[in-house]
Amino acid sequence: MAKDLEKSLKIADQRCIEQGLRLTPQRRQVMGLLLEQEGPRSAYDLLDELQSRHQPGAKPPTIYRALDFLVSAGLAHRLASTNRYLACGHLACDHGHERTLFLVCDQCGAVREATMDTPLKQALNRSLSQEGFTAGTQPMEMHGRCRACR
Amino acid sequence: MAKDLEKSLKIADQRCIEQGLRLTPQRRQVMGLLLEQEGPRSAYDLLDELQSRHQPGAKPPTIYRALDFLVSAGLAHRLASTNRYLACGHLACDHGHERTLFLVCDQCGAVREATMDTPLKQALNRSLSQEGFTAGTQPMEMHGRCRACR
DNA sequence: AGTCGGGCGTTACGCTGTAACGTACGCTTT
DNA sequence: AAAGCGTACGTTACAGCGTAACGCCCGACT
Repeated sequence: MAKDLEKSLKIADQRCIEQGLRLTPQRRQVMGLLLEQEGPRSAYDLLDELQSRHQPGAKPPTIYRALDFLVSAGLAHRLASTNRYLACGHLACDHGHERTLFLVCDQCGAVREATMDTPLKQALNRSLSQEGFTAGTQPMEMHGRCRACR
Repeated sequence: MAKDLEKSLKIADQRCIEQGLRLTPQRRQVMGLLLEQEGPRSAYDLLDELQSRHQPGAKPPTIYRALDFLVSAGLAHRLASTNRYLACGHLACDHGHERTLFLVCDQCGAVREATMDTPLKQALNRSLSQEGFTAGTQPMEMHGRCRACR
């Protein structure tokens, strides 16, 4: 477990270097908190955690800055529909996670980070171009019940 | 314009009667505010509007209760990613708006309520069943740039 | 040495949403 | 008619989410 954590943090270091970004100690701590968690967490949950574990004096802007950085660096995701954050589930793979789809279980809160297959991407792109709409980078989210909770 | 508003409110009345729900004067006023608007509005915007136009003493729970009712009755939608509300764009049509996709322009804020075509629905359903995930009723949202803002 | 920008601390504030309680009113049951 | 019941709504108070704005420090580049 702790091994996986360290390994993931190393990958995060690497990803930042590649992009010319700085994974400062503070940002790394927050990334560590995200990696430890099972599911998505709210910013204030993470703030509490950060305060009790690393930085007693941390204030809201501290956690939001770190999270914004991690999201923009592609190391974490923000679930817009529930105001929650989670580590990217595809840290290791290279395949730039464009067009991922989050499946959010409304019962247990679990989030599955699904990648869209080719036919789905194509059908979606066709619909979008028909509307003249250019998709941004924010992933899509779908709510429902996961396999375990059905 | 005002004609359309009245007509839409009549349809809303009808929809409620069909479902055995009560579109009270207060709820009807809020529905009217939603129908008047160009784009999606925040709950507090609507609260201000409600206060200045109909109910000076209205408080947050007033507007949230009305909005929750309208959403659950299928007369309005909530954009989870931006905390905004808008009247359902398909009030007139019968085709129960399951599987709609909101295209949200990050620049101008406009929202287009697109209906998924059959191939897209199929591709999506296949992906979901593969994951063992059962979709709920909440519509999906996609962010990007609309035709006009490109 | 000067300056420039990024990261961070700190304060203060605004927006979003709800819990919990009480009241009024219409409906059914007795 | 009286009692009981559920829904809508008023009201208070609070919890959670997020950011603007300011200033300091420090490393990099000239």
